[in-house]
Amino acid sequence: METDLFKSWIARGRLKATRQREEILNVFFNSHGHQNLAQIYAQVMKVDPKIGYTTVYRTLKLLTRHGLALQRKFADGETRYEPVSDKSHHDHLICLGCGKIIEFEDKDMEALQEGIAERHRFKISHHRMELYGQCADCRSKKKNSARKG
Amino acid sequence: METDLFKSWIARGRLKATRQREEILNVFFNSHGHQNLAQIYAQVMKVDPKIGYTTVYRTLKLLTRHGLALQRKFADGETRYEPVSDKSHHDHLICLGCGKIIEFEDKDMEALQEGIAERHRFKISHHRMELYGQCADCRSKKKNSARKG
DNA sequence: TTTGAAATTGAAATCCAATTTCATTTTAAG
DNA sequence: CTTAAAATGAAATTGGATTTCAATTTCAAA
Repeated sequence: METDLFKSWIARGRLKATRQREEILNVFFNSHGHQNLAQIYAQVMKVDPKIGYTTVYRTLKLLTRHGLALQRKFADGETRYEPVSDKSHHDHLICLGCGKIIEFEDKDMEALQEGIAERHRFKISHHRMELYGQCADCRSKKKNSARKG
Repeated sequence: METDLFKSWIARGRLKATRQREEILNVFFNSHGHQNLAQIYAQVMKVDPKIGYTTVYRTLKLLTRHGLALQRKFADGETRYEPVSDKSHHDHLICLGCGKIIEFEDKDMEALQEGIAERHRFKISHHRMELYGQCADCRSKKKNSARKG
């Protein structure tokens, strides 16, 4: 699995290697991201029902502190986590119909943001951007039900 | 004060006109926005210490539902409210040093967002964008203390 | 005006995710 | 091995958001 990642994380953080941490890391890095703690915990439970919720919580927090996980809070208020990878620098399109989350990246957007910041004499360290709306699927569904109803 | 606004809100919402609602609305629309419930409540208290926290909470919620207030959640997780006005369509620059919040609007940005959405066959209903960083003041302060230290 | 149903208020209770506590267990350095 | 420090996990706590409910107030109709 993610053995090397696990080892380097433990080493770099001067942490102790535990079965729990390794299992949680494996589950997390093989998940599709944008999951909340309850969802991650549920997946961990399937692998090892002995692992406590608190441990999952603390492990995700550790991973976040060490840059291996990213915490996201969209408008619904839920705290979600995503595994950090090379392509972690992205924003989100979120469907209000089905909850689908699509990631995107746009260089022009970043350039514009820099320009805005400069105009206000700000130095940006990071940003958050989400576009909320309806995906193609949900829009066509809506049309159909409108036709029927 | 905001007597007309109050009356039209009550009328349009088929609500009852109460002293509490009028006072809360006045305080809220004369505040500078981006305040959390505790802050708004504190201000209301100064005008009328008899008004309960729950009533402030419910009134802000009502105002939000009726489009007179906007709820915002930035990365710090706090729920803030701002009075809705003609220029309510804006995004935010947020200083991580002093907490200063600057509003801005950018048409080019919106156009880009539309383009991105179209590419993913999304229909945007609204968005959220915040740029986090250091304002000019905080950056110059940092430089000075670095010089000293 | 008076009346009374419905709406509103506010203190207290509840909810619920996030976080902490603490007794026990595990890790790993010596 | 031994042992101090770290980690675990169940339970308790926290804190903001929300609901409950008895008492009060509003306002339309009599």
